[in-house]
Amino acid sequence: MKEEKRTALIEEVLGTTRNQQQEVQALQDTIYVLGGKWRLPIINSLCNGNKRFREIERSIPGITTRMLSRELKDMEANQLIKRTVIDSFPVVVEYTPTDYCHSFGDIILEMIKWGKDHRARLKLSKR
Amino acid sequence: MKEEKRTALIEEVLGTTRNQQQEVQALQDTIYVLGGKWRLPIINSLCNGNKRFREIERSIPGITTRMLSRELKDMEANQLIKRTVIDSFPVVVEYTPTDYCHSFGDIILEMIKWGKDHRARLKLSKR
DNA sequence: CATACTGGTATACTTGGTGATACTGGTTAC
DNA sequence: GTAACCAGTATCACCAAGTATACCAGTATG
Repeated sequence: MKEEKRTALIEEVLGTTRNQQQEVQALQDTIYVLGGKWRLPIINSLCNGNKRFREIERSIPGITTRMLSRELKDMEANQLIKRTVIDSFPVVVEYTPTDYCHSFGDIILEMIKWGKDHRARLKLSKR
Repeated sequence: MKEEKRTALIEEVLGTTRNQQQEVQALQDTIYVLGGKWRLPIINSLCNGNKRFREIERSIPGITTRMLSRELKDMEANQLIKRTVIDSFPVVVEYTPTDYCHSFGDIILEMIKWGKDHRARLKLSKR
């Protein structure tokens, strides 16, 4: 028996492999749910208190009306946000994050942190 | 002057808006660097100690040889990983993460956590 | 000898995410 | 009255990301 295969067997028996598989699964699930360029920025914007369509749109550089519309619809269908039509005059539409949506908070925080560090690194290396 | 515009102006003067803009920037930067389905799973696999091409391939469900090959090349060009050819007999190729690569650790951790919670939630709601 | 492994490359194909642009019907500010 | 705002929808088209499949030369296993 080859050394590699023995190692593999031992790992399987001890459960290391299974844990790893579980983690890759979890990671891929999350990536799937967060798929695309716009999900996280939209969630972030909502969590920052933006509620109105154009308000959200303005808060995300590069997004088009079309993409925002599509994503919001999709996210509403997936219980990530709530769409409320306020029967005032004129009618106002508000989007609010659900609790489920807030559960992405830590991921977003870490990604913002990474992005900021990244910028800092680039500035340093330019000097 | 409309109430909304006043609020916007006040926010801009006080800096809230600028901070938000900075954060969206950072977030979008990170999303860009991590772009695609495979980056994070590959980084995760490498950080878990997988070094060999087929080893990494096996550790990521669904990835094809082609995508792995492309991503590894790209990541090497971007200093995320190091490719080492070990001059043994037969020749062996090893991929190892750089420090830079390790800086994604926290993001990955949070995403794995989310994915696991997500599965747990689904199981609960099925009962 | 056959089979399966290693570290990939080559070719052909598809698809959906995204961009660009325009439009609607109503409201409000100047 | 006209210009700009609101909350979107419609249509067209592109292309990078991804899939599928086969292939290579070499090595180890039984």
